[in-house]
Amino acid sequence: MRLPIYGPRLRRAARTHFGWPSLRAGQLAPMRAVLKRRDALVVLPTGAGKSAIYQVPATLLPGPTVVISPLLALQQDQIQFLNEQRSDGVRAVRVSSAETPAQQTEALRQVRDGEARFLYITPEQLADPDRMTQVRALRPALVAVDEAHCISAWGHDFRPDYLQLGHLIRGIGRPPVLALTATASPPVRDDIIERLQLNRPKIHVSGLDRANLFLEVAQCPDENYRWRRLTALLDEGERPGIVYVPTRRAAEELAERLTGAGYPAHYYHGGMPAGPRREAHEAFSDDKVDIMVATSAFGMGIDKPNIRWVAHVALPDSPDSYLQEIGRAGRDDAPARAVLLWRAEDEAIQRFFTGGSPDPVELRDLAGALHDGPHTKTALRERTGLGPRKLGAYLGLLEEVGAVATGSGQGLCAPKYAPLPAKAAEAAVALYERQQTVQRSRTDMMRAFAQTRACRGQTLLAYFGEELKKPCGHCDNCVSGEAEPIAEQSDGPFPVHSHVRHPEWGTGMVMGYEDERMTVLFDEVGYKTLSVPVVTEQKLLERVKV
DNA sequence: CGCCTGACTACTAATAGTCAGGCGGTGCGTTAGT
Repeated sequence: MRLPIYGPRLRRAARTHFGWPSLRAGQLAPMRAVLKRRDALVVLPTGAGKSAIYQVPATLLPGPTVVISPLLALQQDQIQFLNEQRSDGVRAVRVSSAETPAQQTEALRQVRDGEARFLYITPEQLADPDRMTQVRALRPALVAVDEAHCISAWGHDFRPDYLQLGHLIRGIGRPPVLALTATASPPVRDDIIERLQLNRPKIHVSGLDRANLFLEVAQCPDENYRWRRLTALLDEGERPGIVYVPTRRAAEELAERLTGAGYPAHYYHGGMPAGPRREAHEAFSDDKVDIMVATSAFGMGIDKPNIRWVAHVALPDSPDSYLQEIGRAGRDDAPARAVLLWRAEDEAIQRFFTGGSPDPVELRDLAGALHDGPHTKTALRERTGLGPRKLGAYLGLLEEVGAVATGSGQGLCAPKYAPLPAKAAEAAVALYERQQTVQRSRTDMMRAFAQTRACRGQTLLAYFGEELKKPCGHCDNCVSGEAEPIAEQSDGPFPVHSHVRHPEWGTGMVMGYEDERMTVLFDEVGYKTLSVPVVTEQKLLERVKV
């Protein structure tokens, strides 16, 4: 067995290149997987040293590491960190729209000549065939996909190149792949594994239950009440903290109102010009601003240990987003609060965001155009008159229903046995609607979490398929003693994570039990909560093998 | 789906109610013009 050798080598690399005296258990196991050239998926809260999991073993590999990362600002921070280590073994460069062509050439040269070990890049860059060829020529030894949940959260519409990552990685020679994320419920994990085409990945999940994070929820009948609850938090709570709101406008207005009321606050959202946006981020990082009112744009890349609370003046769109956002509080392990101030009306905006449906005629025309391909995306845009965003989303859908071939070649076309355009459009619409249904069920779960009288830690973790045997002891319902007693909750009729079938809803996976109810994620209709006695008596579910 | 806004009405003077319509998140990239 050569296995035990890896530990000391990794520890030595961590010490010499980064000055880290030790590694945590949650870090070491996936690092070993990387050195053994296995694919891996790591779910670990940010701040728990997630980046180290690829950075340390990368120094021991025979070739460069390509880091796929979604935000240029995030890449910049990581590169700066690596280059500050003053170790030749960890120099990092990147190619992006922020570099001139000359700088890009120079960056690639440094990787090729071994002067740099890390190449940071976005999926959009890799989607360019010329770029892909250049990166393949570097013969990367590892691909690290940072913030891998973006595949699920963004791939389907917002940033379609994320959906292509599996193909793109194959296009650069398919070295072993390490996917990293801070939150991923089992279906999101499956999505990541499938989309990245991970090969029997080692999966490491840790640190979902955060004992220092106190979970509180208040349903607010009106805005006045919500305002009072928020200011009460500001009066009691230490600083700094983040207030999440659903819209850009709300961010600006609430920041102004708070400032006027004697709580100096700044705002942050994706519609700000680059300059002020960066300044706001830096001011918060440097403790110059201690109340930040923000949309979900304020998130990835906030690696600040001392955030004392995260408040939501909104209902998040899913437990996934919620966990990700509250997870930014209390990374220093000191007590921190997660306060959800929601109104039933908040759901309206989520319904809007997950609304709409693709046009079958446009889809059919696009599918038809692919039959006399291959075409470039630009050519398809001219031909169909679709905007870049819509085209990307449509191509993603059509690809999933087998109507687009994204070979390693240059253009897009229909595969040999592609469905007829009308059939393809029909299937794509159905697929889209299924995705919307699943997303709506996530919002339903978020509301269920907000309304539950049971232990919130258990409820939240059950959604992620993690069983917490005892009440968490760090939520409002636990402390008030009002948490409904959870009797024999651990042993339901079907094991957690087992696959079941429902006569109407089809197949799904058991996510967890809470009191007399069980949560099942169905492939077609998303999350459903069922009564355990009813399921048992009426034999509603049957176990299926996968 | 619910909000805000502006236009319109009501009906008799200055203001209050109704209704239709627009709007709402996340970022890469490229490009046009300084």
